[in-house]
Formats: sequence, C-alpha cells, structure tokens
Amino acid sequence: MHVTTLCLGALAFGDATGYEINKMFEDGPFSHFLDASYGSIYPALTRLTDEGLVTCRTEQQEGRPDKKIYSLTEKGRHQLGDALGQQLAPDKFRSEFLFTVLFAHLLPRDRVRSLVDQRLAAMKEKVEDLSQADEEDTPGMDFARRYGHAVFAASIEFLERNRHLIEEAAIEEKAHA
Amino acid sequence: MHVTTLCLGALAFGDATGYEINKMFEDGPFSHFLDASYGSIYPALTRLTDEGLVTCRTEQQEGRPDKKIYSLTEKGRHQLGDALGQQLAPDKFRSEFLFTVLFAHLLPRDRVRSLVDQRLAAMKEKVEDLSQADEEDTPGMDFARRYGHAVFAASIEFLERNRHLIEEAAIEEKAHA
DNA sequence: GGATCGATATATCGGCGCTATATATGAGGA
DNA sequence: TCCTCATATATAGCGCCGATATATCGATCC
Repeated sequence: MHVTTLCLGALAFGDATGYEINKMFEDGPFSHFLDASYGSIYPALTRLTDEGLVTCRTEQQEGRPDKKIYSLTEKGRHQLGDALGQQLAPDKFRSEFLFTVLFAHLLPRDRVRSLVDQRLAAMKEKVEDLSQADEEDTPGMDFARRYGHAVFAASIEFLERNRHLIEEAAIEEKAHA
Repeated sequence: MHVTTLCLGALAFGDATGYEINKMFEDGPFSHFLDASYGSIYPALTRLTDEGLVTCRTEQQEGRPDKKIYSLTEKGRHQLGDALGQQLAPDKFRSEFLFTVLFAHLLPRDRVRSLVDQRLAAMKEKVEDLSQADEEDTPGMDFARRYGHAVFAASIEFLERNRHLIEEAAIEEKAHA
C-alpha cells in the first residue's frame, strides 16, 4: 500500500493540507501503526491531483506559505474503496531493541538494563496515550486504540517479568575507577 | 540502523553467504522483527568487504554460482559493538490491517469478517512457530521468541474478544442474487 | 517420462520513500 | 534578546524493496 493510498485514507476523514496529513502520521490517528513523511506526502498529493483523485484549492495566508487544501473526489473515494478490498500486506514490525537483545550475552549488564528501562518508560507513555477514548473517533479508531493498548500492556508485562533472562546473560563488569 | 549493521550482526552468529543471511531475515532468527532483501544485502556485503569489516572466501560449486562465504573481521566485530552501544531507533510497526479497520464503517460486513479471520489464522500460525524453544538459541534469541509469543497471544485474545466492535460497525449488505 | 515447481546462489535496475535541509514568520519562554 | 517551537511547502540525496535475470538440481505430479 503506497503513500498515495494512505493520503486518500487521510482525506476520507475530511479536507486537509499536506502539513495536517503529516501530523496524522506523527501524532494523529495513524501514528501508532503507519509512517509517512513530507518527502513522500507532498509528491503523493501532486500525483493524486494529476490523476484527478483529489482536488486542491489554495487559501492565502500572511507570513506563511499559502495553504493548499486537498479534497477527495468521487473517483478518489472509489479508488480508496478498491484498495481496501485488495489483499492486504501482513503487518511489519521492526525492532532494533530486539536485534540488540540478540547479543545480550556480548553486552555489559548496565547497557542491557538501561535499554530495558528506556523501553519500559517509552511503552508506559504509549499505554497512557492510548487509554483515553475520544468521542469523535470512528469505531475503527476506537478499535485500533484499544488494540494498541492491549499489545503495549502485554509487552510491558512481559518485559517486567522476563527482563532477568537477558540481564543475567549479559556481561557483569567490575566497577571501573 | 543500516543493513550493513544488520549483516554484521548476522555474521556474528557465524560465517554465512548472502543467500543464508537473506534466509535469516525471511525464516530465521530475525524474521519476526527485521527486514532486509537481496537488493540491499548483496551491496551491503560488498561495501563491508571494501571497508575491511568482513572478509570473503569463494567456494567452488557445480551447477550453482560459486558460494561467497563472508566472515566477520576483528574490526567488524568492534564496529558491531559500537552500533549496539548507540541510541537505538524506537520500534516501528506498520499495519495495513489497522489502517483498513479505520474505515470499517464504510466496508461491507463480510469483508471485515474475512479480514479478521485471515488475521487470526496468520497470528495463530506465528504463535505456534514461536512456541518451540531451540537448545542452540542464545539467551537473547530465546527472549525475543518468548516476547513475540506473548505479543501475538495478546493480539489474538484481543481480536477474539473485540472483533464484534468493528463487525457491528460495518455495513450489512443484503444477500445479492 | 516429461513438465513444473521450489530451493540453491548471485546480482542489478527502477522507483518509492525517509532524512535532512531550505525558506519564512509569529508566538512564547529563557 | 535569543532561541525554540509551530505553521507551511518543497526538493535533493541516498538507502532499500520488489521485480527480474540467470542457471541447475531434486522432488512432485500427471
């Protein structure tokens, strides 16, 4: 699924600028399970306009570049429906933490401990984030939020119960002067 | 973390060919939380050789291209250690399933149901995969396997308990002639 | 027996997308 | 006063995935 399709999805929630779409990936409803950045969003919006899947109206602003507000066309809405009907790619998960943990037996114990601590802190923050429902959310958004909550909660519980496994495997270093 | 670093990591478990390294990402110990493909692995190995981080010996074969077996050098081992000491990128998770689910209220109920069924089947297979320990695994590999198991088990439980949320939101279609 | 398919093994091309950067300004904190 | 952050668009460079090319062997299938 290309960034163009993701942009169509973003616009299905209402008209938006490239800047606002970027925020949906950074902070917004997509942030926990999708990625896209300016370098792909702006070219995608241009391509979509060329293909008639979105339209663009410009709003003058002072001090800032003019806002370009994009809207889904009927053709674009249809195209999104098509994409959602196709075979979906399986989930992808990338973790440098787990890669690093593979070499726990080669790392100093302090390093492993700090890695786990950092990770626990980050995940607890995410769980906190995902705890509060929003009245305006679609059923799908609510579902995705709960899903994330469940997975992060399980991760935290696992980490707290099993961190000793890698910490014991790590290299104990003598206190250095 | 670049593919070059991941290759160094792969070779830390023993000498290997590009083909074998690829398998580590496809089926092997890395498959659940990392991605890399021929298009990046082969060039990476060439670069690593140029920089003296790995060495390469060629083994003649009949019928197939000659095997190029790569080994980590001392310099390469050191470089890997460095990378593992740097600040790690946070986990990334990409799910077209969750993206699609955001639009559950716009999709036919059959589609949503089939999506959930497919996903449950795939995840149950993964849990099965991750159930069996391997004597030869490093402590880190064992930890990563258990971690994956815990997360997938939690996902399955969540999906089974909450699938009704999106299925009820979906569009009920009349039986078509 | 012949055909097809999957595994073994290396390698490159095209194009997509991330990272960093450029540009410009107003608001708020140090 | 200065710096950082938010707003807003845009591009260049480069890393990486997906598809493709090439070649052979063993297994399965009809």
